[in-house]
Amino acid sequence: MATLQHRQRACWDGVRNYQARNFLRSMQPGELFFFYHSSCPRPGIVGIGRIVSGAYPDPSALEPQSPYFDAKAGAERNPWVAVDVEFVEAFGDVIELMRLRSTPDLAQLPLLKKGNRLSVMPVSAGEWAAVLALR
DNA sequence: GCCAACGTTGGC
DNA sequence: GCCAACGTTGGC
Repeated sequence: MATLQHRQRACWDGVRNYQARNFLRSMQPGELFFFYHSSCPRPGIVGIGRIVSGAYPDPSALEPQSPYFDAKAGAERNPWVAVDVEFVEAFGDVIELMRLRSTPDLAQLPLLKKGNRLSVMPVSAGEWAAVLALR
């Protein structure tokens, strides 16, 4: 997020899960998304971004030096996609995972379900509003 | 197509 | 670093 904010625009690449890939592929230019930070001291939603391109083949899958390299992908057959995104808003404070969990309107959010492994998921209009209300 | 083993993810 | 959970892989 900090990098995205500084650069304003970034390529969202490296998604290597088919279900998450499908959600990424369904995103349309202009759509907003929440930016969730995981695997850090305070996991939670840190801000908002906007999709600025349709999905296109993820070039990092073809780069041997990339951590996202996929030996099974090729230029002709690359199963992975990336989208371009831009910075919209950084929240004043992280909306922490525990706070998300304690919000009844978010109970159905896949993120909060036991054993969730999805890194990209849809957010309903009601869930979107519920998160914004926590800012 | 089943299913066990393995690898990865993410919270704690 | 541990562990729960689940996706992926590969043998059959």
